[in-house]
Amino acid sequence: MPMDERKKKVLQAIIQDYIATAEPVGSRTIARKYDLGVSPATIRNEMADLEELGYIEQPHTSAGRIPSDLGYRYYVDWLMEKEKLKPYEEEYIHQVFSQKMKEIESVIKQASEILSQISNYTAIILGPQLGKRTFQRIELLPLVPGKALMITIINSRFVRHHIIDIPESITHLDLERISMVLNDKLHGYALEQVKKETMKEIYEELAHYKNILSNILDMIEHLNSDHSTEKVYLGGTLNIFNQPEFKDIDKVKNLLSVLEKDEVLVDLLEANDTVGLSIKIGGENKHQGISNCSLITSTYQVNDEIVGSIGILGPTRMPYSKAISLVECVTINLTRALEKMLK
Amino acid sequence: MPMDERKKKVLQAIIQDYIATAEPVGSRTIARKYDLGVSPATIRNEMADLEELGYIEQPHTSAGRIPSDLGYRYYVDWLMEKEKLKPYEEEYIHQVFSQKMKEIESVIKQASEILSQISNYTAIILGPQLGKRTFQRIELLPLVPGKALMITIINSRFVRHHIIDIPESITHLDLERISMVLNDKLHGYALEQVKKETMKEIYEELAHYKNILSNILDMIEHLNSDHSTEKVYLGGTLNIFNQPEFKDIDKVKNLLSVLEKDEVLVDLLEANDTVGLSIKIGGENKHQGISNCSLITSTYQVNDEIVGSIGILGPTRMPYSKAISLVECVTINLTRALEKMLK
DNA sequence: GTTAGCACTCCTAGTTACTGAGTGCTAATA
DNA sequence: TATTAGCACTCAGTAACTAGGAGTGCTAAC
Repeated sequence: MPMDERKKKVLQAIIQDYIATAEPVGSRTIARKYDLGVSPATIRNEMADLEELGYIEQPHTSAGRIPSDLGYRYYVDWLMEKEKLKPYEEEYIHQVFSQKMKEIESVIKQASEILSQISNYTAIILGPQLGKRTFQRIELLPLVPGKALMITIINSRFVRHHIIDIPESITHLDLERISMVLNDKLHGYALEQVKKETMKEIYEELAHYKNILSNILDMIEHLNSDHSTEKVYLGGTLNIFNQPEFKDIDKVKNLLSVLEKDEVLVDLLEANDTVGLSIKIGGENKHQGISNCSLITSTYQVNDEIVGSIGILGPTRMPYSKAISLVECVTINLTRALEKMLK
Repeated sequence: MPMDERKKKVLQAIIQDYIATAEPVGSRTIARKYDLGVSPATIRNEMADLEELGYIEQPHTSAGRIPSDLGYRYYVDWLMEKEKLKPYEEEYIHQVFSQKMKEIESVIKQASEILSQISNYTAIILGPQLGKRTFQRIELLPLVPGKALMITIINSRFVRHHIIDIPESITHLDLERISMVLNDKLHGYALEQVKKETMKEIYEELAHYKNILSNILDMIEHLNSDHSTEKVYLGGTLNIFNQPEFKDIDKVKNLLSVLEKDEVLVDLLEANDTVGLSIKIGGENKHQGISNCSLITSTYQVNDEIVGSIGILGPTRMPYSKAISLVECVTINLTRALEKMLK
């Protein structure tokens, strides 16, 4: 059974109405509110077909129909009309991003703020993750006797500091010497590529400082497995409380416990290896904890390199068109802001 | 009307039972479960008295009694018997804290983890905040042309880094010179005490670098108002979902939105200027969003200086005795761990 | 001072009946 | 042949009622 014009119109009407009202949609409603020029009975027939095709379903007999994941998918792919953001919204976003900010982190936080505010859903942002993380500089500063501060600068942007134990006998000059060697050997190397060989070289050159060295090298290894550049930012977590589909406390709990786990979020956001926009509807999402949610994400980039994703997570019953425009708009502004900043 | 022995026993029984069951407690229940040697009728009379005294209340006629905030207060102050932690719990806490950790932050996170895990409530920890924050060191490192990394070490422990704009013409040596002067002028000064005068001196000495200086000094001012050393750590936020008093979605929402606001949490934790343990029951808490919660906090210290608070937040119907033991135990372990670390 | 007895209150759960929205089917219609 | 009107049927939701039970306060007897 093919999807003729009228079926499409009926499906579109059902989805639009359901998105707007969150109530199952009946044939009479459609006949009344959407001008299809046919009677409820005809629409009922079409609906029976649509149900058979899997695009809509009935919560129970004698209720109207609600869209299935498949229905939303069809809608998003074929039926949806693009809906632009309101001029004032666009203006607002633009204005917020043109504030001068120094820290990458603040820009990202801004973005998540805006996304959640305008969409009224939860914003998820995967912080900038640079493909190759190369050492730019390592600095060792004495703190108090027995402790030193190790500062590692990665990609001339990401700064990490760690406190390390050192023997009390180590002097300021020793530290300088060590950091010189480290810089010499590691500068420009990718974090992942620091080979045993290089390590050995360092060990040999600094044989004298064996005992402190192990601490430092441990830390470097640790950096490697440190995914804190993959930091996840959330915004508007409590917005779900406003959604009628989350009036059940267990559902809220489920969703919130998914949002609590950073690994899961990273997983969700990284799932779309596509460049640009990605829409995952309900069960299309890997994680079953959000099988009644849709996730609209977009990758953002700096210098033509993809560095992260931003997205909004809401119920499957979501005004997709507007949400997409929003994500697109924020992506553009975010990318622009970051590029200006990192240039 | 005075509180005679029997009244106390009845009150204690009511509170214990209510804490255990979360159901209003009737006279018959008490007569049966707690061995007071009197009939329900007598207990009813006592209960009427206790109600008049404000220690218990009735949700409605023909329901049992539940403790009021005042009742809990009386219980905590006079009736409660100390309940030790289970040996294995104490053992567990001790063991977790004896893992070697380098970062203050990890220790704090551990503590919040443990608190929430064992109590099944929400843990709130106010990160180490040192009374006087004095400059120990300022370091300026070139990043890319036009940008430098400014590292500020406060109290030889807290490290902050910021990226600042500098004119492209500034060289490595210039930065060294600047940081030398800054260190010279600021070392040992409290953040709050950097006076106009000192600033002026710096300006004079570095007149040559006027334009970059303003950026740096801005940053220093910013540091001053930066309360991120006052960071709040939360653990087990979702535990409230397990509490029967939070089966109502609006209550959950309310509580979670309180927990979302760091300022509020700081406020709550700093409210107790007392040293050591503090118990705030229901309405005793400043913030009305948690007027059906109790907050048990304790200050922790390092080198005899109070540096923060830890606490657990649960419903007023809380096993106070055990919660107190828990908070005390974690405080001791935390303090010990920090002292060992900062020594 | 304590207690048994009793009438009274009020929440809760279950039953019943009713309503209304919505369907699917059938037969009539264009 | 596609559309539509009509109708019987289904079922969630709601309201009204009932019975049961837990608990109280009061009174009078012990």
